[in-house]
Amino acid sequence: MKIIECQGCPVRALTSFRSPGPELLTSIDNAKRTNHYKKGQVVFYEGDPAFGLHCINSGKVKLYKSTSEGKRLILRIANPGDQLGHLALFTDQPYSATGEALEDSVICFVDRQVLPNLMSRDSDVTWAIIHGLAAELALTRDRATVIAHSSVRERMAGLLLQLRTSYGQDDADGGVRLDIALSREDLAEMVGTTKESAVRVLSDFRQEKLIKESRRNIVLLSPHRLAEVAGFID
Amino acid sequence: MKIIECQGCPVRALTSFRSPGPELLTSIDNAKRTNHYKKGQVVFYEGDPAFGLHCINSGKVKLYKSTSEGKRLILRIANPGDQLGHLALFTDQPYSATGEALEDSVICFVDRQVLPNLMSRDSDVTWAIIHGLAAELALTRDRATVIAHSSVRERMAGLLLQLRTSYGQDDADGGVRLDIALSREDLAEMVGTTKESAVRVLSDFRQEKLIKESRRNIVLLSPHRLAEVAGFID
DNA sequence: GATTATTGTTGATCTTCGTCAACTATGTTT
DNA sequence: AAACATAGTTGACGAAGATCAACAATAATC
Repeated sequence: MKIIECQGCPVRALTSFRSPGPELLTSIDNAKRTNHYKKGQVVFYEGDPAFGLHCINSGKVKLYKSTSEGKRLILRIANPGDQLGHLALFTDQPYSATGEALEDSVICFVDRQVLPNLMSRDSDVTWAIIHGLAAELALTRDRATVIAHSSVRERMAGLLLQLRTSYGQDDADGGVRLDIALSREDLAEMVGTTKESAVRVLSDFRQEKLIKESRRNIVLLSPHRLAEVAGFID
Repeated sequence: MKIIECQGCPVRALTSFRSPGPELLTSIDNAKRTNHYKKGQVVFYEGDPAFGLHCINSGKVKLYKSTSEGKRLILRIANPGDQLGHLALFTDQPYSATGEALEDSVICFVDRQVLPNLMSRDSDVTWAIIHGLAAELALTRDRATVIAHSSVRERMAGLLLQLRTSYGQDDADGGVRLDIALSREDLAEMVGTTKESAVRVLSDFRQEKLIKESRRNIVLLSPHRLAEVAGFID
């Protein structure tokens, strides 16, 4: 199976490998495999040992933790250019979460061996990694606080607005279409509730004309009012 | 006011400044102030711009986020040797949480200016920082998951066990004393609930002989049964 | 197109928790 | 010691949400 070379990779500019020159990029290529995953396939399992970095070329991966009773919290959705596995590598622990393809995806796997050399020879790589970890920590702290103290209704409104920044497409009739296919269960797991509660809240939103649905997408009809519901305003 | 010099600092071995030599340590000293805080004093406020790193010499600092309605989630308790502020510095954002002295504390403030030089001249500093960020991210992900899907009772049992690893002192009569003074409100904010619920759960634990209280400390009478309550066993 | 999975929806019910309010205990201050 | 503040406790109540169960709608498969 042929690998996708870093050199011409269109999403490399979004990764922590944006700065290295041709020589270092080749060293990455030599420690790399390119894998194809179908929707629903697991890229790595929580608890498994980590041997490298997963670099998303195309598709989307949901990253989640499971409790002993099988309840899940989706920590984030990784998009093309996002990298997964830093945390396990730098703490020398097994994966702390499971990565599962949300759509058919192409993902490069880079052996951890190359990282120390890469980081010592190009400090921009190091900075990008630090920045990424810090930013994700900030977001995760926020999520924990919100989950602890806001209602499902508020959290769901907040989630929709957050999805807007990554997947929002201006729609014909003034709304904003969320260009990502998420099941009710996915949405539930993103706000930390059950499928049923997610259904009910979204059904409320629909009745209140805050959203509508077309095909497999949610369309935000009034981001402003959603922001009020989320508690971002007032 | 005299500063505490890094050279002889007894807690430096616990910080990300454990590896630098005398020369670099002096450069830190030159960008440093040593501050004294009384219990309850705020070291930095969520939302304020960050100009450097807070390095705890003695005492304890609780780090928390507040919601718009004034509810708090204590993210962690920082002990001597812990450093606060990395996140704000590396994301170039204001503080994402408030730091408040839980006891009278001595805390050195290091200007951010020295960090780039320090990190480029001693890669161990960089690694220590990365490791610290990754470890905290792992913990925070876990907290978010637990808050989303476990009951207050389970979370409180888990918290007590977690406190044991940092503050547990074997007690005369076979119990484990938690050598830290936390109010009901603190405990509540650590598990993400209200003072009243925390009181009730702890009162249950007392009746079930899982804990007892002596002076301002909680004593764990049966860590094993607490682990069952927390869902760590079974 | 019929059959079978999967996903979405709704209702009924029960548990957990947050909220409000009163009250007690324990220190602190003057 | 009296007065006051702070922290802890308990009860009553209601709202939010989890759970269980049945069923509808949609998609996938043969």
